[in-house]
Amino acid sequence: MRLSQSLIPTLKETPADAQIASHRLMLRAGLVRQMASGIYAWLPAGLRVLNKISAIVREEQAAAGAQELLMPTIQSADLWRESGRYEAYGKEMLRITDRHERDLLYGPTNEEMITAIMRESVKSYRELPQNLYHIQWKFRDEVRPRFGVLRGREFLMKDGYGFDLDYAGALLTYKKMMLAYMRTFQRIGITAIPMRADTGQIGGDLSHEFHILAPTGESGVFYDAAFEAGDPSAAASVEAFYEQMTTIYAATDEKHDLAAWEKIPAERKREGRGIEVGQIFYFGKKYSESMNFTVTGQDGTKIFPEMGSYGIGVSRLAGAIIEACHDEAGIIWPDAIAPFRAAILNLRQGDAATDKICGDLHEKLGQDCLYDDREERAGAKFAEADLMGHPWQIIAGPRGAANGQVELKRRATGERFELSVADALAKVLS
RNA sequence: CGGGGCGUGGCGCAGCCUGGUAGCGCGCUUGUUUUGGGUACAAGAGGCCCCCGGUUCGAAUCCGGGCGCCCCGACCA
Repeated sequence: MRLSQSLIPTLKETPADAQIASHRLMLRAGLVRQMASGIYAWLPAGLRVLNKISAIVREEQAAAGAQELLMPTIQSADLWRESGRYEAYGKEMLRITDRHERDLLYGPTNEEMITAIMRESVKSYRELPQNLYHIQWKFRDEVRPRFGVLRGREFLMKDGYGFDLDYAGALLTYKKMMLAYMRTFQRIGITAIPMRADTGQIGGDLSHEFHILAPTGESGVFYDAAFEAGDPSAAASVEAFYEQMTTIYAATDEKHDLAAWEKIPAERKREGRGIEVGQIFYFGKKYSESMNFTVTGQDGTKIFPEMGSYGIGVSRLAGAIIEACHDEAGIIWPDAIAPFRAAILNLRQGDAATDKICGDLHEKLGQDCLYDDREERAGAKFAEADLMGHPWQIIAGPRGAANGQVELKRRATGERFELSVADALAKVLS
């Protein structure tokens, strides 16, 4: 993409409304714009981040055997009356009335809907287990939206729902999802730690939250350094991985257990701040029973499937990653989810040799690079590239162009390399 | 939902107390200049001063009501 023709409205100054780093940087880097309290438009670069996160989520969900579907944002109140949550959910649910005075709502989650869909079509034990998810916008009318997309009212969430015939099956699904989640976060390029959690509004009795470590996180987290050694991509088996994840100590300040904490050797104790980016629940027959979803078992008896739900805050992750990955100059995107893998900085627009090098690079790198072809000074281009946080900056100017050299800068480390165009390209693509 | 604060060109702010020509910096446009870390100079464009009502000869400014947004707390992916 050519920056001169892109809607990436960066800001030199910080909007007064933005208090925390990720919010400031998302506005300054031209990723989002606020449209109302807790409601954001995702501009082209911001959307690219959401899409890259979503793509990784999809791959890992598929690998774990989950199927993607897409449910609507607007739901009928009747569904929620079945489970009893229409009354129970309270003011966080955005309630809407249509022209015929029918009660609708903008979905804050989809347990009722997915259960209704399954109830209609799945009749036999032979058709289970199944695990379904979608990536869809949710709305929760937070009393106090804040921190930009970290606590918006409208947010993009991956929410998945597991249906199993018995507890053992549901527990296995739960374990698979934990592994899939840890792999997802690992691929995104952040450290996430699963912690025992309360089940809150969704209900149920087994739940973990996934927190990523960031100094500005909302909750205090305590964990055993043994977590840092765990590599989900190398897990021997789902069971072994789950065993490992649930025996090592980790807790948020709310659930912190001093007695257990004291048993950890001092050199392995880690304390920090965390941002919750995902949560998984097992809640058994809560919805299958309240909504009367049964399948016929092998012996002809009715079985209420055992359920769980599995969420990842996709839009929140975008903000949370910035909280974890930035410096004074701007964002430092992990390679996997940067809006653009590389930026090409043309330091002398109009210089034939420089233009040629940049044009060729742009063509070879394709859509995943941003070509800064504006009539701007070098300093401005450097500053904006740092702000936007591209993992790589390919810096081309007349100085190096004369002998076919460019400078390659790694945003995360600040390292710079003087390389031939071909070598720079190879390094960026490796 | 309790407490606090703020709404003035795109962004950041001053002006309001003490009513009288709407201002500054950045950004934007044009020209010159500069050319590897947000260059300098010059000339421009751009405002229902959040909305409604009141007081007044006169309101960005004073008074009343509304709306919007932010921060702290309780609550939450």
